[in-house]
Amino acid sequence: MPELPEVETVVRGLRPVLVGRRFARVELHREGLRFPFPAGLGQRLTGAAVTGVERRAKFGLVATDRGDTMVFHLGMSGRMRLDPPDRGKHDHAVFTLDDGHVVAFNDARRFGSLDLVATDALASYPPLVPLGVEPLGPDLTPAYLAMRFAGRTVPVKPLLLDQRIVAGLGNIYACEALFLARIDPRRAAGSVSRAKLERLVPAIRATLEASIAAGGSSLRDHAQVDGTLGYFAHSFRVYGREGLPCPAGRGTVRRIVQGGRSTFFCPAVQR
DNA sequence: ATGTCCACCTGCTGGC
DNA sequence: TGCCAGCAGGTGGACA
Repeated sequence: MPELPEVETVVRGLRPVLVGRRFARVELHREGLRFPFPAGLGQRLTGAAVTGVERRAKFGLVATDRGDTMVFHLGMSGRMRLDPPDRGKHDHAVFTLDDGHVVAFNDARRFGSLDLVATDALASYPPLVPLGVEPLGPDLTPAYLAMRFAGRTVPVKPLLLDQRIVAGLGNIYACEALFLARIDPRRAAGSVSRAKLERLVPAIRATLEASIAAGGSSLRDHAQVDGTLGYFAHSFRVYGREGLPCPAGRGTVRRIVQGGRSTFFCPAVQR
């Protein structure tokens, strides 16, 4: 599920539920996910009040009034279930709030993570340090991409997945943005023309913003903090559409594998 | 440094 | 109802 738009949707869904509330109870149903949970996670959170819920790249940040920030990553299959009607098979961490609401971190594949960091040390928290620019922020510019792509021979598509360059893009939206910008995903990153980079930046933004808008609308159904509805509601132009006609009206969508991941594109449109 | 490949884990789908 | 291969939105580590 989770690329930047899905994490943003989760964060926006959690914020009104969590901010101003205290954790009355924290249950951990295993030792960890991708990494072990930090020592004392439950004790350190229990009784703490949430002061803010933010996103950085694909990380969710839940700040408390005790000087700690809970950092979560949803991996490939992570979801936050709000007031789950049942005990989910993969509800690994369950947070009960002082008003009775419950948030369950559910993650079948367990590629997600959950950590607790001193808020004043967040900037030096190792997983956040190497991250590149936020794609929806002011720092993503054609000049920035030109600088980061210079001399790189890797195809541009896998390089867009490198969180040290653009933080938050994932496999779906990298494919979609390259289609919008009419860039061949196989092209060496360093050889992408300035004109194409000028198209790529707005393509990335438009793709992510459209998806956030779709996810955001699913929040009307306020039990949906997992972004699932928005995910399905979003219609992809090339992702997952191998063999189907290109939405630009010429050619057929192809699927190739780059760096072990599927890339979908239209060779007739993307050069 | 850069590029390439693999591992981590469960669930689902489609073919036989 | 079965079995198996292949696929999935991410990332960190090993290796040349």
